[in-house]
Amino acid sequence: MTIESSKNTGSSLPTQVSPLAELSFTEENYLKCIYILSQKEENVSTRLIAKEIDSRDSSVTDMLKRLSSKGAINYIRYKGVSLSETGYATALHIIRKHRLWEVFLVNKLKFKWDEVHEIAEQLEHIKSLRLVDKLDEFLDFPKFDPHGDPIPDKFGNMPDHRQLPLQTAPHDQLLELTRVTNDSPEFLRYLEQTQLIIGCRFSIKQFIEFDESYMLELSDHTSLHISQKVAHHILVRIID
Amino acid sequence: MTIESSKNTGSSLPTQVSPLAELSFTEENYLKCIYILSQKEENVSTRLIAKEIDSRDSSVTDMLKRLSSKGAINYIRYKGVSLSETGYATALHIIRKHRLWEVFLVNKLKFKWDEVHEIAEQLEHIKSLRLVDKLDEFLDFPKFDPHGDPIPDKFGNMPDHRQLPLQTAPHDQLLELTRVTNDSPEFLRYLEQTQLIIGCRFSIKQFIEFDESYMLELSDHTSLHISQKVAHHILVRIID
DNA sequence: AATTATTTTTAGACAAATCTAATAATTATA
DNA sequence: TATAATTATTAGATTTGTCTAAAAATAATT
Repeated sequence: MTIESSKNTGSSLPTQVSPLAELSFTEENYLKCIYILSQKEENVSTRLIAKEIDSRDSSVTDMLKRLSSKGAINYIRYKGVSLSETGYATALHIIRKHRLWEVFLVNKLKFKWDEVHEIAEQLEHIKSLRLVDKLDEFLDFPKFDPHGDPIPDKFGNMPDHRQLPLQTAPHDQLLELTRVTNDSPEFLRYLEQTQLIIGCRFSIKQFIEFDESYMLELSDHTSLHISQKVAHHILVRIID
Repeated sequence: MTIESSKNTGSSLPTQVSPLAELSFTEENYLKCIYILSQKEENVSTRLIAKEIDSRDSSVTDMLKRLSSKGAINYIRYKGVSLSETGYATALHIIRKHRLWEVFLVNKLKFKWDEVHEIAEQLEHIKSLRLVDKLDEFLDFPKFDPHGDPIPDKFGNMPDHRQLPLQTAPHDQLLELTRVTNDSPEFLRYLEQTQLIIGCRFSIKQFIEFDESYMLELSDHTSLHISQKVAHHILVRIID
């Protein structure tokens, strides 16, 4: 998952709009993808979607026409797309389901955080509004999933997270790791191995300009050196 | 669901065979359907499958060819079909998932027993062997689902149920309602309303030949009159 | 055994979701 | 601004799962 756009952060959304019920798995995946890409830029290009979905541009064009005809997106030929109000509500609902199921898999079934993404990709498409709300209640209304991704509530409100990318965080101040923005098992296993898990605390000691890597100091006073690539997938909260 | 064929009852199955992983939802539904119909007759006809799946005979023929080419069924033109060893293992695995999810929905999420079938129809297709086994463990290895249907264990063994259709049960003897073989919400709600729920006890007082209905006496000494149609969807265990 | 009725299969068509190859629009560059 | 490079769209084909209508096989009945 990627970072929620700042305009949505911790505020209530225009969402009393109900999610579309009659979409196929594939259509839902496209909407989710457009939602995620929309956080970086206003209008999403065909090409970008194709890369993310791992299909051909022409396939994407076909799908965009279909989603447009169903009113899920605003699509103008050659101009890219954005989500309509219903499309937005639908995407958010799928993301809500995905993240709730991840919490279930980790907290209840004792999966490890690097194992749940693939299964949640399937579970997120199960259709039943009551199921989602009952699951939410069963899990005690979690606000974040095992990777620190915020879980929208049933009205589409995102929890307040006050987090920022590691690169923009101040040095020599205590930070809490709140979120990782890459769900690949390889990345997550690496983090676990180095003790960089959600909730851990550390401070930035040095930025090495040559390779844009960082030297951190963990709460047990050991230091840790992380690459630019790793740093760019970490979000933190300043402890004050 | 329908009654498991007597030859399988409470015995270990030929199933160290692993379920087929690369099947579509539709293909899986066909296998489940063939499994259920196979309990009544050795070779299942195209026509019967079509009626159960609610599609046309020609569609079924097409699908049978496909499933045959994947080795899931034994199919001879004009002669009906039976499950192959892998097909059998696959069907059983789907049924295991369906019933485990039903237990989850009722026991953990507090759904009522008449609400879970539709959702479980979706959840049964989620693909992850580890998920199923972890769910099984989380639920404490249940042997029966909320409708009393037996849940095969990870090796395909059905639990011993020692149950028999109400029609063949002795009169004036204490019986326990162990299973209902119709999952429609209407039927289940009717049963609940009349206190006829899994685990309840009663004895048969009279069989009324005219309409093949039954007069029962519940454990609180009230009597209850049930139609032939209801009686035919109830299985019981003799309390001795 | 011949005819009728039923069941099953084939042939051909269609929608969803994808692809390749060719064309059109937009953007970047000389 | 003309040309090249990039991006997006169309046209036409393929696969899955379905359908209708027609033909073939099997079963039932006279």
